[in-house]
Amino acid sequence: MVKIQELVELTGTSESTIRRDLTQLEQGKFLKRVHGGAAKLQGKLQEPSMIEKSSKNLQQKQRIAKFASSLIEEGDSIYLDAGSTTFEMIPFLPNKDIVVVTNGIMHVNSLLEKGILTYMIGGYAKPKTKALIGRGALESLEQYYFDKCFLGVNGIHPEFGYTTPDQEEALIKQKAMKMARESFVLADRSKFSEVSFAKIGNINESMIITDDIEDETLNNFESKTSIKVVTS
Amino acid sequence: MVKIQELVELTGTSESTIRRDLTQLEQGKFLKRVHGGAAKLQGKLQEPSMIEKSSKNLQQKQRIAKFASSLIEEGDSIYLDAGSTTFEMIPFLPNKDIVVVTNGIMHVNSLLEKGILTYMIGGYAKPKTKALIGRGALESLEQYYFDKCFLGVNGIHPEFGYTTPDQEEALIKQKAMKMARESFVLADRSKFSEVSFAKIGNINESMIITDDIEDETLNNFESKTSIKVVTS
DNA sequence: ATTATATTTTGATTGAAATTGAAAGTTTTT
DNA sequence: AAAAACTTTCAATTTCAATCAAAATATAAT
Repeated sequence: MVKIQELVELTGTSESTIRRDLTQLEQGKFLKRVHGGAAKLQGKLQEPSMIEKSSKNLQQKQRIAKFASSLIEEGDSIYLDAGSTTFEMIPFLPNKDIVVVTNGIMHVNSLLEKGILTYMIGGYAKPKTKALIGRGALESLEQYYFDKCFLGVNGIHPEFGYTTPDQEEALIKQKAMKMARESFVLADRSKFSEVSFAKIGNINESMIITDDIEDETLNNFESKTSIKVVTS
Repeated sequence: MVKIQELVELTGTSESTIRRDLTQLEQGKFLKRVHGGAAKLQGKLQEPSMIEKSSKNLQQKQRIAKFASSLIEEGDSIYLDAGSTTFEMIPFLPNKDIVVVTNGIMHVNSLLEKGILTYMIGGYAKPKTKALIGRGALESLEQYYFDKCFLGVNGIHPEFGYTTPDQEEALIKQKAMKMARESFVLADRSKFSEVSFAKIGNINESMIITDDIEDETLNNFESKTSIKVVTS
């Protein structure tokens, strides 16, 4: 990782320029901005690990997660996607008679601890996101139908739809949406107007649950799908 | 576990910062705060029944597990059954080019931490044993062939074969054996001559790995299948 | 080719936000 | 009761994003 001040001294240019260049490089997925400077990416496609994600915007995530959980009704069969935001839903899940299917390795234990009837799909265990993906996962998913499906994504764009860095994971999310009567995408504001590598589906295929969003952005989306903005 | 003072010296930052970072990591469920520092979270995730078993005959289990691991060769595809004895195999797994398929929910994390290529089968997550079972598990299993399969059982009997209390789990173990070229049952002496409810297979369908056994018992089995008695 | 006019890039400045370290007071441990 | 560890609070510092004017560059017109 490099500090911004280092770059200033090294290049002899202003802090502003360094910042601008860094944000540009970040958009091009060449590095990641961190407080005080920038760090190199882990893999080819930028993908925050479970650890990195979990500690970020925790309160917003919990607010979103809490509302999402409130949508669940007695007797529902639920798909819970791997990922940190859906993970936060677990404490808020109703103690009703529900069934949860998940591909999140971190999720299972918490679900069981909460006494919830839980199924996992099979598949390749991806170390970074702790998600089950691949052929096995896809075939497993075909065994279940869901009333509601809760997904995390990396990008939401009015034209390009829902996206995520890993193609394989996109396939899973896609299939989960297909198998569900209703889909909900959980996303904080940072995901809006972003486009990641692999497409999951069109914007109108899911309802979006978010916590706080600019009016301008909201208008862009509202005509295309329904958005629930959670305010506490 | 780490002490806060250690981290202060190690990082050269203030105590306040360390504390803040630790609480953040705790919120993200990555560790547990304890008086004086922080500890790994594994303890809490392990359910009482699992802990109970784990602490019981731990040394024997580790001895058995270590030997079982030594059987694994470069390029092997392995099935690792849920259960405490097979769990102990993980630290001893060779860092070679192997693939592991498991139905043990506790096993996945450890496998990933060790950097092993891991697949899970799907299925119903049984709270008590933290195993994936049921129709989904069975169908998932059919996707894979194994070079070696390592199982835990509850009863080993020369006439009635391998048994376990849960019929569903028996089905899984059965199928895993079918899909493997070679099977290994890991069992301490307490399992011998026991018969549990659900039959997994006949005594000659697997090799038995144990640590210490009475000569009399040994004779009963030796004619029917091969037994490896591990002595350290 | 030269001048005039857009466009882009740059650097400085600003107030807001995040991070830090220290201090004061409380709880827990020994 | 003393010591260590904890939480809470606050002020100082650093970093951040946004804005604006100057500089540099590109484009158009003569």
